[in-house]
Amino acid sequence: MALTAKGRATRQRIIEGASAHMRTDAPGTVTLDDIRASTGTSKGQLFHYFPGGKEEILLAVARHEAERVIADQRPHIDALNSWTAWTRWRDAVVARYRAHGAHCPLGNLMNQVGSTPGAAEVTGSLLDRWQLLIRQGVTTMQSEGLIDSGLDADRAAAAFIAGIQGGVQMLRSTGDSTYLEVVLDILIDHLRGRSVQER
Amino acid sequence: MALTAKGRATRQRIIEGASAHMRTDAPGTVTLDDIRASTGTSKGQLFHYFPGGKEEILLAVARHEAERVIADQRPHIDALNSWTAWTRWRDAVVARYRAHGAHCPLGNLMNQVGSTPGAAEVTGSLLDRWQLLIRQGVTTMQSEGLIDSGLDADRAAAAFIAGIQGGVQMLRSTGDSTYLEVVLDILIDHLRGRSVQER
DNA sequence: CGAAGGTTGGACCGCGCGTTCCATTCTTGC
DNA sequence: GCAAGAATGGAACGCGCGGTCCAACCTTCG
Repeated sequence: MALTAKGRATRQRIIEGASAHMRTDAPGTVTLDDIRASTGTSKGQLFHYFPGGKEEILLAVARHEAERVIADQRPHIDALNSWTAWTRWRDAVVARYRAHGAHCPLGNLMNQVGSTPGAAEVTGSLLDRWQLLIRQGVTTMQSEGLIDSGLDADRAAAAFIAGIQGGVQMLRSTGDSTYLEVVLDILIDHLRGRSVQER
Repeated sequence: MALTAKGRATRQRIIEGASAHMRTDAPGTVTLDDIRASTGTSKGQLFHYFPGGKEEILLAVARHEAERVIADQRPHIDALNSWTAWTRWRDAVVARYRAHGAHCPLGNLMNQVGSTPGAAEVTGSLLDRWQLLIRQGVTTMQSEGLIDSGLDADRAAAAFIAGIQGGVQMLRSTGDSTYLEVVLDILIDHLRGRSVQER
């Protein structure tokens, strides 16, 4: 008997409560007392369910957030098989990050965890999955003859990842979503094989 | 008599010593003792020259680093008036960040200062100057007929900023500079008005 | 029903680190 | 050369916060 139903529920409450706290107006640097307060738990429970302490909690929350990053792009990112699908996906990404405004929960978390192996694993895994989905969209378009088959799908997907990361970062620091929109538009037009102006 | 020559030298030593420390293998989160140790000063001096304490020091160092960001792109970024100039600039940017590897001193600093007004001022001012320089490069090329005059220089410059930020972030978290290279190549090709493959 | 063990609450500890303070030594201007 | 004030060193403080511990509950199962 290592974890009863009640225990599992509490553990989940901690993760989701902390996750919700990250969307608050002032997440800044989170303390265990913040988490305790926003989840209605005690220090004892925090360490009972996460023996690894703060880092283990933050990583669990980060994994939870990473799931949402991909989930929020569904269903569009799973079927990038037409130009309208790409546009809708672009809009979903922009909308997602505009909604969060200056708060990128995952970004905040990763800042606090620092550069531990666990942190690298979480970001790495997310970015890999993300890039793979985009890459699949590109190859799908290629197999249907909608994108020049000479285009390097890996490089294109890498550029999207970089562009999105940078666009979001600019949104975080300036509050302006234009950067994200512009870079996505240009990258999609690059897939189309022609410049924005010739649209 | 508010600051003698000796005093000015010490103040400068603090900034440059701390700046050097940020390029060390393990900057992580910097403490005042780190700065004290790597600058050969005492706590007294730190607060004597920076009454605002840690934040004031970090902001001064950040301003110092921000200067270097632009300086490291010189002279290329000042004369983006031919395609070879753009290529050389691209190479300079890639080389600069590859040299720093996973350590982006400025990024590290800004993480630690958090989101104070002073921090926003430093990043905002740097990004504005940076974007302006790129924008000037675009308009220069346009006035010489090397870039389609219908292209929106502001949007193009914004995309470069976002792309660079994202590329650097990917370099920081994966150690791979490909992201930065790819996104810069695509954006420059976008300026050329044709896709990479047709090169 | 009663023991075993999971669950909960909160008092307590220790330490890292920013900050303060003051005594001592150097500089400068008259 | 002598005050006034800047520069320097370092001891001491305080507190925020991660982590520990244990006593008191609740749940399960023989």
